[in-house]
Amino acid sequence: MQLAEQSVRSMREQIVDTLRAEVLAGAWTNHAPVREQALAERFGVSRGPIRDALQELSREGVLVYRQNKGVRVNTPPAEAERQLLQAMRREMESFCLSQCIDQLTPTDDEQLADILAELTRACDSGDLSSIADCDLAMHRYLVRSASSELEAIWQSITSRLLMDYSRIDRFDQIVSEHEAIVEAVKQRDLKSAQQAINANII
Amino acid sequence: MQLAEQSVRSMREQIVDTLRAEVLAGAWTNHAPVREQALAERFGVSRGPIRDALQELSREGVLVYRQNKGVRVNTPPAEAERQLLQAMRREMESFCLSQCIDQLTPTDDEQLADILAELTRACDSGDLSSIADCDLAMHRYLVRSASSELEAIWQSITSRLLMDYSRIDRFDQIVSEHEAIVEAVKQRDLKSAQQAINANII
DNA sequence: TAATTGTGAATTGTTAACAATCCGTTTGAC
DNA sequence: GTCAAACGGATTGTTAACAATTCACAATTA
Repeated sequence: MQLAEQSVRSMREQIVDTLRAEVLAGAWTNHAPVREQALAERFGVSRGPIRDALQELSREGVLVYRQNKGVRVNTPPAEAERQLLQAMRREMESFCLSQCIDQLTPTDDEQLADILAELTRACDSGDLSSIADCDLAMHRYLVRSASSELEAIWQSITSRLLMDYSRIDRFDQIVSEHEAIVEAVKQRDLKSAQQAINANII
Repeated sequence: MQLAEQSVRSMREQIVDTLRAEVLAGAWTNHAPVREQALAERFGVSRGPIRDALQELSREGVLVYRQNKGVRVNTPPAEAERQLLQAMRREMESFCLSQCIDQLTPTDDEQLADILAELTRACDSGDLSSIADCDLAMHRYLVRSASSELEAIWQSITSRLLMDYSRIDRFDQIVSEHEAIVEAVKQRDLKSAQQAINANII
């Protein structure tokens, strides 16, 4: 038996997750190019894994790659594009809920409750980066429960949407919206859960 | 001045395009793992660029990557998933049409006509791989005209859909469907073009 | 002065060697 | 004979050095 299937994340995955969180939290500008050597030294690896991670984030839409010129932070989508992406995200999450809701176990409920608890904590302390992390983690959990196959598409849609997300207000509203989601899921009430999800994706 | 912006494709892009076409044409099985060394020798490069290409195709859904075990050809999506992907593809292409149709030039019309001509030739000779290529090329052209940003998402949706596409019948129907698209676009008739696109994505 | 051309440091792209891991096979204990 | 540990070839992951390209800036020319 293998009890830590996902905890053995590859170097690349760790770097990808770290960098994505930072970029989406607005910690980087898109004016300066990202230098591979600097990141390599920071993570204590050679440029190889760094290049892998940057390539993945480019494909995901967080960064933009240009031949022989490295990568930069992507710019937020135009308004029309943003609306399309949001519609697709809603459609996707609604679908994933319908697929997974009847197969969720009490363990899943606990996991979701844990994420919610951490989100609440993050909102209390006003840690934007952590708020974004927890928000995404909950949605990702539901998507992945339905289909790990769809997770990559979901991620690339969400990343692009979050590019213009850096300012969050209404911390309390975020918490209550996610409480509604967790509660509806716990009740295995598909309609309510979908409604709650749709209300949360604005 | 720079007259060949896109024609200077990087080694990685070339490899990615070649491998994707082969996999989607059904030339590979998903039983045998893909060996990096063999591909490196075939393309006359070292394993580095090959790994980059395989990673990109994995992210795109054509291949599946597993830590320390390399990649395999992905399996077709489950039926419910396929329907979701198809709905998303329709939504996306409809949107892209609405965005780009009024900005297309006669040059674009020619390009589309060229693709159509090659598609017709491919259908006549029954070359499945080439048919798939041309089919995708036309749709991709319209998506890219609207937003290069969305192209990556479109590609990852389409790649997954095409996994169970290996058998094509009704060659003549494919041609006539694409003729309808090109004609409607040429007339700048959004409604008809969207209808034609929707009829083609089945 | 404005535009152009060298020039060299900085950066990305590629390679080949090395390290870590996997997997089928053999070996050995019981 | 069965099972598990150990070995070894094959494969993937990582590294550091090298090649190719870009970019900023100085030198040159009109």
